[in-house]
Amino acid sequence: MTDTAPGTASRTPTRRYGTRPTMKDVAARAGVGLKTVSRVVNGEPGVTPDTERRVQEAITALGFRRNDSARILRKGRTASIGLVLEDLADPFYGPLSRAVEEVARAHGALLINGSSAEDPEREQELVLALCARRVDGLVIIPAGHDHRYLAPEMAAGVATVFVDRPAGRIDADAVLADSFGGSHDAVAHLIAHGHRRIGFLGDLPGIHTAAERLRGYHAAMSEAGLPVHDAWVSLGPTDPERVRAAATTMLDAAEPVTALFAGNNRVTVTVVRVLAERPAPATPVALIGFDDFELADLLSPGITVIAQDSAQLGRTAADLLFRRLDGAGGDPRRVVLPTRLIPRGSGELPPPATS
Amino acid sequence: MTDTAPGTASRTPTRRYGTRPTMKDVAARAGVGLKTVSRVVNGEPGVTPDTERRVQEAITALGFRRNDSARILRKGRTASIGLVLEDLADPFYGPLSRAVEEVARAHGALLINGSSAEDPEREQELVLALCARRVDGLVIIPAGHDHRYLAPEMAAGVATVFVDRPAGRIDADAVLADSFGGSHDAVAHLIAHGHRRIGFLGDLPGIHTAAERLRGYHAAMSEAGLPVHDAWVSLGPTDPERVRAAATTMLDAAEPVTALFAGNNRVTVTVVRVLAERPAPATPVALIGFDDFELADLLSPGITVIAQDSAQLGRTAADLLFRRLDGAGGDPRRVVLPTRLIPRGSGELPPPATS
DNA sequence: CCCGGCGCTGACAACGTTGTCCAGGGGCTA
DNA sequence: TAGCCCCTGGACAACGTTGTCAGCGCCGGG
Repeated sequence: MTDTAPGTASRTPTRRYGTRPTMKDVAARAGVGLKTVSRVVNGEPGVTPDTERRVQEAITALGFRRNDSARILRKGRTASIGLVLEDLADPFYGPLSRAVEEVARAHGALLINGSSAEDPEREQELVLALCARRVDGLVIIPAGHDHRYLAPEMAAGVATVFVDRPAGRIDADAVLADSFGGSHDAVAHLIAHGHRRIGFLGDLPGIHTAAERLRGYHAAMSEAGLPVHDAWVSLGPTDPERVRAAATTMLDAAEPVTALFAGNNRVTVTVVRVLAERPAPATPVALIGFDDFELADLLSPGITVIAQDSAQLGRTAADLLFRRLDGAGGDPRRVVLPTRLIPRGSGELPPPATS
Repeated sequence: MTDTAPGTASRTPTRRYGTRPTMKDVAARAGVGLKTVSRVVNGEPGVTPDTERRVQEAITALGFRRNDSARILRKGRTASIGLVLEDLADPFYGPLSRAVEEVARAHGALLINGSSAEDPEREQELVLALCARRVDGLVIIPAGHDHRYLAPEMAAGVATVFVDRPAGRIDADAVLADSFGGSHDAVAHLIAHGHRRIGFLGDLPGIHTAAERLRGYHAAMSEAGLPVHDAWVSLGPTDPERVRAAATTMLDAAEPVTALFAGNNRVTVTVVRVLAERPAPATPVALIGFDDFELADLLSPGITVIAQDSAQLGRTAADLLFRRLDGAGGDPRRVVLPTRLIPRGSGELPPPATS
């Protein structure tokens, strides 16, 4: 091959982003028309084998790759969907993200994603950036509570599905886990094992799932005719420091809680740490956590959890999204997936006999 | 005279589903020129406050959002980078992915990512799809061993940084963890605690890190003048079944290994399970795992690990990528980040006295 | 031998945006 | 008051692709 650089180096003063060969270059080299190259690249019929060969040769020789930006501009569809979640590094979102990706892949779409870091402003910024890219659809784990900014986008045809938490002040599809039911089950489970003073360590009360879990806690307590002391409930950011302090306060109170219900996996892990660090009490503190996590079964005792299948959540949402993109109409739907209590020991510990 | 074009619809109020207003529409409504709208949208100087107000009003009224596809086509830069990794759901890649995203965000770029599922063909497919989108740069955790297909892309100006494993048959930047050193340290640590028969459970030997870790294992054994029995080394897919079988074989041999070195976090977790399920032996088996993982400190005993900071890996790679994008030249660099042995108990268990 | 039809090919416009360049007007200075 | 410059605004081309449509050659049937 004596071929030299693809596309004669242009004399433009400012070095442009990689001067890549275009279909025009390929056409010129193959001695055919522009549209014929397009036909070959897209596998459209109506090209002589001989012509096709010549074009293919030119393509390889020049290292041509179709510019999808131009294609997108022309066709209108981007074959990509956006995923906005809270934190990619959170083990809860990994499988979810992966599931969405799998579904997207099955539909020939790429996935663009970003983390909102639980910041509504950043969520909006991300979502709108994705809309500007003209993603075909959006899967959103919302951080904010007002999604009216999405109305023009949705009206323009951007399919949108909310996951884990519902949209705020706007009607949209949503796929949720049964936070209320799961939380209720957890607390009822603790009560059934004899606990009366149960602490709840939850996420920021503004987060829908946190509120629902709190509601489940109250419902279960109330059904059992148990009072709830203010000091037994602590909502707020789930950074280890705050959770650690809150748990310690509950456990060191004059009438300490005998069981703890942790509102999500981050909280659970911190609580496990706190409990492990405390001098072993006569009666160990019972614990149930919302969200399953790896190795929960290998701790001693194993950690009883309310499991929600985050991959299933993602898969369901993505399926729904692509059904909308395929033209499925109808009112916004709300899908609620069940949770499952997995007893492993920590949730079955009895309260102190003295209680 | 063709009135079929949807963009030039005569009446503004009714807009077809899926048809978005363009700058032209905004210009018409505001009674200004096209370029003036562009100026307002991009915050360029040279627009009277009054004109700007009119344009802004038209923008909000129509729900206009700039079409970045067209912008990209015109400008050549996409302000997005691609990340190809093995599995988003793997806890090792979550923080890495997040770190890359943070750096991208700091540079005003979006992140498009995909999982190769350790399949070279899928990796190539993904990478080329990203190139077709004209991402500015790529961060790749390679699955394959031949990346010559990337040569035209890199020549065309797509910055590329490989992470965790080097590129195959091509010169490119790479950010790696010190697999050899880490592995060597782990095995030497076990030897220092008296072990002579040490098993190594690793990933597919084709994977660079797996090969390096194996090399570290052999080096440490050899330095200590210890022989390595074939049955002590097992490389292959890291699915629980295979790992479980391999570990069991080593532990049940006539002369069983007294310590295990697990080649990555998935293997480690499986080994922990295997050990936990076996009837407690007189002398527990020592264990060191490559990669740290959450809760490793809370198991009994705590799991000694060779920690590599996956977030740091991602951050370093992304930094390097953007430095290249900002014009940093020079030969491809290979950055090797150190690993750290974290003793937690499982790696300090002595071998049986009878040994 | 001629004509219709069909299969292949290419010229051209359009997608929505940005960069270039020019026109017009108002303010300031001489 | 005239001239000049700056400030604002707009017309136009170009980015690389795809859809439309027309032309050209070839073949078979009349």
